[in-house]
Amino acid sequence: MSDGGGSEGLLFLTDEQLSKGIEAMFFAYRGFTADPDRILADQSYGRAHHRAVHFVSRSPGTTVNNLLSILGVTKQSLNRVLRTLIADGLVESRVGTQDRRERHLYLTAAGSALEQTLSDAQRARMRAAYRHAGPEAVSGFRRVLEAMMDPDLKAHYASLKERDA
Amino acid sequence: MSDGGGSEGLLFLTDEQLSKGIEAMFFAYRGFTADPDRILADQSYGRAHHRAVHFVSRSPGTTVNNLLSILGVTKQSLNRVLRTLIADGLVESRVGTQDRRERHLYLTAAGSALEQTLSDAQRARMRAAYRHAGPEAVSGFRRVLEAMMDPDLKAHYASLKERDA
DNA sequence: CTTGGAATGTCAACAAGGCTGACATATTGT
DNA sequence: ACAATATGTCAGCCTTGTTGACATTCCAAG
Repeated sequence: MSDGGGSEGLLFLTDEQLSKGIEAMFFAYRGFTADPDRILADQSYGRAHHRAVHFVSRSPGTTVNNLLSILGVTKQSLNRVLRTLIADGLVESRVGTQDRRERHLYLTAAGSALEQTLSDAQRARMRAAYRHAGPEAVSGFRRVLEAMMDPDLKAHYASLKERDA
Repeated sequence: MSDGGGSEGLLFLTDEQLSKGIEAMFFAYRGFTADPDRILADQSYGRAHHRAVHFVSRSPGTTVNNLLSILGVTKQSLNRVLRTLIADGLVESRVGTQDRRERHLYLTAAGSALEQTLSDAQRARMRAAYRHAGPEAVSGFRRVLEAMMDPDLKAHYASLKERDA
């Protein structure tokens, strides 16, 4: 009762507090995806396309297999998405030079433009939330999220570049 | 570049930092849903059933309309889920006393048991993440998530009871 | 050089869980 | 009486996930 969300000493975590955390994740994730979803609703793309474009943008030249393990879907699922993106000229698939079985994925100019549009919207919300919550909240936010990840996914997360960290 | 994730003064938010935040949400949400998903994989239920059961558990006696606006799905979608839950004896639907058009939803003993199983798994992960990140991180986590919600959803979030806050 | 395994692509079929539109029913309030 | 509300239901569609099977291409080991 007393030190509910307090900040000193040990954590006394009631089920209520944990439930609120669970619900915070649920409602926040809705907001998190709302803007890109709205943008993509017009076009013939969905959230799966957004994810693919996002991670190709973040790791240009990544292989299909790497993308598969990041996204955690089957190759058939990813392939359906990639096929349309490649057909529409948003993603380019280049045969590997060392290992020519591999395909390396890159965004085209048009792909980058779409990614930019989606990221701008999503980053704007993230920026507003960060500003509203303050710098210390941001670092806490990141630490809790990182502790919530499965270890293998956390490795993928950690390997994404963060130029100024 | 210099004060990347620092904690004093104004926030200088680079696109890189914001992208890391976006990816943190993505990977963390996967971890967040992983345990309940695993439990439900055996049964003929999915994440949609989990959500319904969760919010009925948190607000016993809630109406269908209220649940609809919390979950943000169509009544057809929710009804498909509720129908199976009621048929399987996990949820009980009672006609309203004041307004007999309304249906008030309650978990049965079996429903509570399932909810408990799912919540225990999800809370265990949340608890571990909280413990790992520390008390100050927890309050920052909550504040950023709350700032990320759409206003109408935040209202629903805020109205959920938190007995010790 | 042949062959096994790895990486990729593709086809088919299916399921969960969203959606829209249309319509039925009961109930309430004007 | 009538309009609006709350709910349920049917039919059909879309996205995005799944499994299973199979073809192709290529690397690497024997």
